[in-house]
Order: sequence, then C-alpha cells, then structure tokens
Amino acid sequence: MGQTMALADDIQSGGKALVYDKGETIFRQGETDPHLYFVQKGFLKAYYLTASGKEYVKTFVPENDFIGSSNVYRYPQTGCTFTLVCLEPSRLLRLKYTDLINIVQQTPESALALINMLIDVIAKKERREFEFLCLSAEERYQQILKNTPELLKRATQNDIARYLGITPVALSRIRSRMTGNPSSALMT
Amino acid sequence: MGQTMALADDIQSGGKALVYDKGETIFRQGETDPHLYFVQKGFLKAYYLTASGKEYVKTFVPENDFIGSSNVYRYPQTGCTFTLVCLEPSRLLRLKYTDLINIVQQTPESALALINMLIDVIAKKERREFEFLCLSAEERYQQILKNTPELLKRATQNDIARYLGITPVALSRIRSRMTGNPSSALMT
DNA sequence: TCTGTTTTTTAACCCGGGTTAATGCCGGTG
DNA sequence: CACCGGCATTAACCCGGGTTAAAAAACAGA
Repeated sequence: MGQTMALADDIQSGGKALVYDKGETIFRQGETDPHLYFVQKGFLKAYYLTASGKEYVKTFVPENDFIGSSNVYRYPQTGCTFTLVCLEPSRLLRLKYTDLINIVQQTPESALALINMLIDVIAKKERREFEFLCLSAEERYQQILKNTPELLKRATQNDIARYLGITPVALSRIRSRMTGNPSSALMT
Repeated sequence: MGQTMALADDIQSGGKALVYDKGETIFRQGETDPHLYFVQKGFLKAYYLTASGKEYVKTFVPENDFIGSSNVYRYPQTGCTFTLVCLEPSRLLRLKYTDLINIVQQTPESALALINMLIDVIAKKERREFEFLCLSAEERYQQILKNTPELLKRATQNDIARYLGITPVALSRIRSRMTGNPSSALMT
C-alpha cells in the first residue's frame, strides 16, 4: 500500500485536479477518454447501458480508488465501455494514460508500484468474477453486508441491485426473505 | 503483442520447462504455489471447488496464455483460490513471481511489457464480468460460439456449462432451444 | 408544511435454470 | 466382444428472479 501511495503521489504531481457535483458525468459510454482518474474525495458509479436501455452497475468507486476505461489505453481509437457519474460531490485527479507510462518509465520503483496496483485490480476483479460464477444473488448480497456495509449508506438499493446483476424488485424480495420474518411463512 | 512476446522470452530464459499428461494437476486449491505459468503447448482448466463439492470453471488456458493464483503473489501465506489441471498433454514454463519481478526490474522495457500484459488481463476479466452482469446464459453461450468456437472442440459440454455458471442440464436445454427445431413447438 | 419525485415494497404471473432421475451414447479396457 | 464409466439428452417438478403495475415510504424543494 505504501508503494501504491507513492504512485498516487506521482499521479498527484502529474495529474490535474477536477471537482464535480453530485450527478455530473465524467465520461459517457462510447466517448474516448484517454485518462485514468484517482478519487481523492467523493463516490462514483460506473455503469453499462444496453441497447434496450437497461442499466447495469459495473462498479462503485470510493476514495483512494482508481477508475478508467482500460481498453482505451490499449486501443486508443475505441470508446469507453461504460459511463462514469458522481453519486456524491467528488474531487478527482486526472492523468493521461500516456503520461502515466512516462512517469513510470522514469523509476523502477514506480513501475513496480504500478505493477502491484494492477495486480490488486486483477485480484479484485477475480473476486467479483468468483462471486458471479459461484454464488447466488442472495449470497452476493450477504457478501456486501459482510465486506462493504458502507455501500448500503452511499448507494441506493436500486443501484446495489443493478450491481448484483438483479432487478430492484428482486433485491427487495431477497431482503424481506432475509429479515426472515418467519411468521410470514405461517400466514396464508 | 511484440512486447508481450519479449516478456515471454524473458520468462523462457528464467523459467523451468515442465511437461504434464492429460489429467495431471499442476496445483490444488488451498496449496500455496508462488509461480506464474506460461502455456507453450496444451490446454488447461482452472476451477473452483465449493464446500458442497460443486465445480465451477474459472477459466480455460490455451497456448500462449499465462495462469497463476495472483493472490499468492500479493499475500504469499495464502493458498491458491483454484485448482489447475491439464485437459490435454501440456508443456508449461514455470517462473517464481519473485523472479519475474527481478527480471522486470532489470529493464524498463520488460517492466512496460508486464504492465501491458497485466492491462490485457484486466481487459479480459472485464469482459467476462460484463457478460455475467449484462448477458443471459444463452447470450453468454452465443458469445463462445462467436468468439472462441475452438473451445467447443477442446472442452466437454459439462466444463463449458460450468464455465458459463450453469449446469450441464441447463446448457443442453439451451442448445436444443437454439437448434430451434421449431416443429417441436407445434408438437404436444 | 405541502407537494412532486424518487425509492422501496408488495402482488401476480411467467419463464429460465436447478435438481433428480432415467435413458442413450460413446470410448476405453479387460 | 462385453463391460464400465463418463458425457449428453430428456422429462418432471420446484424455486428464484424478471416483468408489470400499483401503492407506500422517503426525500427534496418551494
């Protein structure tokens, strides 16, 4: 983590600080935005919008986390695969991917810091993949209760449902099932 | 890709070649194996085994791909989160994570190659995550038909089902639904 | 406080996938 | 050749989640 913070320092020195209001959009699905963002303060939501108009939440982004459309770095002509919007007033540091690579080429330590950060991202995605593959929607919700209960305070239940890959109606049912009002099982 | 191949060369010079028969296990869930593997030839399956004995396929690993339990790199005391087994006779290159880091510290170019490789891994995981989040099981199967039809030849339908996150029975139903024998809809 | 909007809950109905079990189908082995 | 184990298919039944719609609850602004 010390290494990652050092990288954050590098980004701080090379990046541009930006302030957004709640509800503001940083970039939209389809646009090209060749930047990596570091969240100094606030809370954001990254989401996919399908052709049929349905929204699915890719991830929530809290303080001290990074976000950017990685495909745009590798294939600069492609568009972002998702939209990034603020759920709270936020302060971000913005840095071009190409500038990041330049910074990281300067010192082996910062290169290693970036490598470790990327491996952390991979580990995180691996856990989400594991949860989709191996757990039921109810079990995935219980993981949130156990591991990131703050999320319940910062995101609406609608958005949490769309993050779990289910509808808000289904999440409401899961919750009432879990509250376990066992008497309801006895009633007609 | 040229960069990634250069990295593969580095791994080749520092790695140890290993040969496995079909059915052999490289490492088991719970063991600690601090290595990254590069597949020169063959085809492997990485899978999770739940407490209740159910198997879920995390990924298939074809030639020129890498695999390793990334959490073991960051947290060396933890065990692998999955089991790795050969579906075909395979030749692998094995390299300690720590040696890889040493190699990569030598030259900025190899560090950049690793960074690019990691970003490719992230992009790949992002697509799988997207498919779980936004697509139905049938749509996910259609993605395989479109993007990696070779998989149908190298893996059993059982394993493909467990990769899609459904049961073999469900995949069989999806296939018969898709064959679209429309007459069956007319019959009792 | 009143009001309009968003979020959450509940109900009814449908459908896809899980489960179990039976059957058929190879492919390998003795 | 006969046998056996794993793989694929099919059927029957159940349950969780999608969909639609309506109502209740929580919020934010005037």
